[in-house]
Amino acid sequence: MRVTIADVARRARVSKATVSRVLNNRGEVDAGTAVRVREVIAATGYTPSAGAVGLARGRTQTVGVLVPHLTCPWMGDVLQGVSDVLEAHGYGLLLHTMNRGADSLTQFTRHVSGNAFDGLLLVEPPDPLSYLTGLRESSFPVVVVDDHGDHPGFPSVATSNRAGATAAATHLLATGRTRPVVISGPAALGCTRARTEGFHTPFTAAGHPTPHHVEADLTRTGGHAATTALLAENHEFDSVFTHNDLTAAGVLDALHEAHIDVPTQVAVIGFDDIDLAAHTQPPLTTVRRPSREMGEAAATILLANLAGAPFPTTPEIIPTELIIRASAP
Amino acid sequence: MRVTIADVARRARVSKATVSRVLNNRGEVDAGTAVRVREVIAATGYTPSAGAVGLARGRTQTVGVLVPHLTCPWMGDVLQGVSDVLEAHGYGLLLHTMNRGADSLTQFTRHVSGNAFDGLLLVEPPDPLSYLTGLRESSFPVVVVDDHGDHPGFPSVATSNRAGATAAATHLLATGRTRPVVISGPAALGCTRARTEGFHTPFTAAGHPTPHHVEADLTRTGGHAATTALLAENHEFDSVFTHNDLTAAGVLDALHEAHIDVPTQVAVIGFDDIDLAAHTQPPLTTVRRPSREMGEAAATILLANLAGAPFPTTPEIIPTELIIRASAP
DNA sequence: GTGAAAGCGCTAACAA
DNA sequence: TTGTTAGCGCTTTCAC
Repeated sequence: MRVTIADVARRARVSKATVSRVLNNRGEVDAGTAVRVREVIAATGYTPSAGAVGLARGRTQTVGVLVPHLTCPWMGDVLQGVSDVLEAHGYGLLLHTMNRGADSLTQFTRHVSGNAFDGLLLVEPPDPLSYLTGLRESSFPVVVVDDHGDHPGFPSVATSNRAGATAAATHLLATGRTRPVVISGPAALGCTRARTEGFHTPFTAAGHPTPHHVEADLTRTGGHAATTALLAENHEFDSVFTHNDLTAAGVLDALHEAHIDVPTQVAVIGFDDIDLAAHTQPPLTTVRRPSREMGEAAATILLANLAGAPFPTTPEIIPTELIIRASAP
Repeated sequence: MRVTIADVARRARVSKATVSRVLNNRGEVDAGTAVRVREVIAATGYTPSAGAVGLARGRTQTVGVLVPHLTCPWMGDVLQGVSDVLEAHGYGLLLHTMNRGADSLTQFTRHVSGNAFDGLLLVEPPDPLSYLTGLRESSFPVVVVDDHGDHPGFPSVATSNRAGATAAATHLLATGRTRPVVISGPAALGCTRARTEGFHTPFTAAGHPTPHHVEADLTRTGGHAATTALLAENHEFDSVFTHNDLTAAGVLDALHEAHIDVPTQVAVIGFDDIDLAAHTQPPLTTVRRPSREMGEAAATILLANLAGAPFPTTPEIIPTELIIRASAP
């Protein structure tokens, strides 16, 4: 049988209340008594039941995290950031996935309304998460890690998509490239616009025409196909900026097949800096998305709120960083 | 204020016990009453408090998962497998990391003894986890996902390291390679021995000498260094088998620098099949480690045990699969 | 400084 | 079939 607070109380010849006081470091306990209680605790190996404490206090010391799925390259980084911060503050992390679709979500909402956690971290929630509106109204503490800026009304953490793209463009210009192509995902995404516009700025500012722009699947094959098409139509370009690294890898493939040298003939810059980026041939220059730092920031904001602080009213922006490798030195 | 079971009971003019019966589908309720209760539940949007249920039942419907850290390439896959199974069975997943060292572990053990979860999944626990022995004795349900076979005494899920390595060797032999080099991690690891011996078998069986064997850091630079050393000492080889993909990528780098063609002059086979493997130049032939399936299996075994089934007495082995790509066609 | 007692929201005997 | 009564293990007034 588990040892409970009552057992400790009995063996220390005090009441449960006193044990509780010692446990929670309430000052109002006689030093001698406290020592005696602590000895019994040590001797019995007593640990308070998380569930019972939660029930009595109305707080579970647990944060829920909802991610679309666990298999994309940067998700681990985000989670690690979240986990480190939560752990450091003594909070547990209850992980939920939407991998199984609507079913997952039902389960998740049950956990939410079942008070299984004190606050919520939403990582890259897919756009039409209608049920989120319900959450917002309930004033349940939620922080969104959202690159797309698609969820106004929630406190959020994002990255500097625009500035990152601008840095990429500036670097290309500085290294003598003037005819870039931009390969982006669907224009509807918030981050697409930010990255595209951010990239345009330095070029137009320098008097160059607006860079050529192509939409594609943000996958390796998407990048490959888009590049092949560009080559087929004899579009002239001396550099490519893609909205993620996988796409850039596809671009490298296509250029390689066409015997176009990277970076002498065409420079390539990606976005994200996933593991793969350092391992392409040639290694990929890319705009690092600070996934881990975003996770840390989101967790920090949420915990601050649980501790009584108000949420910040504007998104917290973690800056990107241009990682220069051989594909665009 | 939250709506509680008492509220529902009052509005449905029954006792809390009856509401509880309806909630848990105990048959012994009058159909009419049940309908009435359900209506009130729907109308009020009542959801049972997870904590209270847990306290009353003595079970939290939650499983703890302890991973070394979240940033290694296949961890996401394992977790996705675990998460899918747990979710499908209505279990929550409490995630813990050992990223912050001893501190993490303390926190974790507090959660364990605090009864925060019903069972535990240990993913690749680093070798000397002394506190695990305490766990084993406590007969708390634990399943280990462990490639190394280093934790006897726990029910575990592993992969067929030996068979996978044998498959790699057989493939090399079948394609005319007779002088391979094996690059492994420290010999102390269980999986090192299995993979090394598994690889040797077909060669010695076919009358070839035991393959040359080198120990290295299982990193990209480790693979690079080992290969460079081999070349420097003029060791002759027509193929390389590494114990993970990152190392294989380093081997490819070194061969590339030495202007040795892959696969015509030297074939390369890795292990794991992480994302990177499909993206090296040339793409890497590798032994796929079924991470996701291992996660699923571990979760399934644990849940079965929580449901009353005994643990299997031998490790569950999920087979590897040889993925043939251009580095060893 | 300490204890008694009343919850927190639910489940589970035991009666009726 | 249903209600009553105890808990589950802890926190927290409120007296003393």
